[in-house]
Amino acid sequence: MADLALNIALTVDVIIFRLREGELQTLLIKRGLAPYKGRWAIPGGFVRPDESVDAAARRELFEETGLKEVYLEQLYTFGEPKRDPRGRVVTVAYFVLAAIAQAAPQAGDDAAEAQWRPITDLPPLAFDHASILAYALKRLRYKLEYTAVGFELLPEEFTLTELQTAYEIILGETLDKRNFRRRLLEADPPIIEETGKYRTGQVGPRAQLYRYRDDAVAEVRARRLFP
Amino acid sequence: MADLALNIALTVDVIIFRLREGELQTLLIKRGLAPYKGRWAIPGGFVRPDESVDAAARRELFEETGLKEVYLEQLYTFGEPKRDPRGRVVTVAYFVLAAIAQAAPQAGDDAAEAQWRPITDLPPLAFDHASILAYALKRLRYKLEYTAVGFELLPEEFTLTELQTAYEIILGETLDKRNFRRRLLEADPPIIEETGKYRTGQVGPRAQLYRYRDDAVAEVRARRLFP
DNA sequence: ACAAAAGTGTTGAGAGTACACCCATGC
DNA sequence: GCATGGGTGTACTCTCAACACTTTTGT
Repeated sequence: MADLALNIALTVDVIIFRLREGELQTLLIKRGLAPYKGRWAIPGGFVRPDESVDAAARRELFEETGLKEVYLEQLYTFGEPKRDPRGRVVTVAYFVLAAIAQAAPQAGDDAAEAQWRPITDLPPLAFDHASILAYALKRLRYKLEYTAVGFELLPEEFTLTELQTAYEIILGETLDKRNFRRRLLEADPPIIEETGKYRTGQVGPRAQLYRYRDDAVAEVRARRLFP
Repeated sequence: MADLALNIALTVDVIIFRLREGELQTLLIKRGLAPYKGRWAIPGGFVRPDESVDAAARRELFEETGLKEVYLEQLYTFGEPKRDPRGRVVTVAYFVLAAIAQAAPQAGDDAAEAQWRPITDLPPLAFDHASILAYALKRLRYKLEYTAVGFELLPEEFTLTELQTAYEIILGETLDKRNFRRRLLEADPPIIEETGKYRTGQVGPRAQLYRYRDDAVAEVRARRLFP
């Protein structure tokens, strides 16, 4: 058995999304070593023999960003033989949603250099990372439409306008304010609840703050193909 | 890099579903070697250094069943350190839908013994295969509700009653005949088309045969969480 | 003749979508 | 006082879901 495994290395790659400055951003690191030295890449690293693959993803995330309590989901395993010029490397990709409040301003010191980039303006990436990132983005948009993962990108307390804006940024389309609010406030079972607090300071009336309910059912029943 | 990889082996496990005898069945093989010697398991094997992970899954499928042209989809990667008592083995699980016509009556000669089992009556399984199978079944049901993968389990030409029965078996609920047919026949863009042929021989009127359109959009737009 | 399966429409309820104005507050 | 943003209701359309009978054919 051991000799069959000898030539395959296992890594994790962690695509980290956050909302900032009105755009959806992802963290990239500049590679300090060959191959692709100096190219931007998705943060990641080797899975250690004694840790689960999920744990490896969380460890890499923490090392790169200091983030711990986040939404993390396994995305896909990429296993083409030639995807890494060094040899046979199979990677398990994950994606992470970092809330605005958590999102570390700077990356950790593991990487030579790190940068948050808007997903609309990405540099050339190392390995097959461009297609991995494209896949992650597709999945994020998809999930956002029929589950409540969007809340993971917001601080614990948020106004309805902030929530709507987050959805609009990610989906790339505008939504109707009244319909949006009605759907959210009249959902049964409820999805969000009032905190009783208000956001003030901005121009205009104060805005009610809400929080996501822990017991919320985070999924809409999909429209079925057949009745 | 090599030493980090040394102790991790990579396998594929392939959950194969088919419809037969009015039930949803999956193929299990009896293990000839320790560990779990004599226990039933999901078919699978090691990924070779020169093949992609997808290719390994297709190769294992072919070796176990002789099947080639099937619907194959990557399911999830299971990477707990202790899931295999021999050492560190990470497995990439796939699921396959075998059409009625294709489904090999017997498994290949790679395994000591193989058996199609209804998913409602499974024996104890080796490793963490019970939970992998449960996950595969959940995903199959889920996909079936909002995509057209169900056609992959049927022969190329089928009657609407056969299609409806297939859905009822997998979902475990009965569907309304008129609503089912209307949705399917009036879908725009169309999903199926008439072959012009009929199924005869059974008691009752002859039944129109249909085929799945290659250009069909296999997905319903999910009901969105927000308008 | 009888049992089994194929095929075919209508209606009522609920969800989805489009749309515009007033008021509070900071500057 | 004016620009910005918060908050609110209604009417129309469309999709969904429930429901029963007639006809054909094999035995």
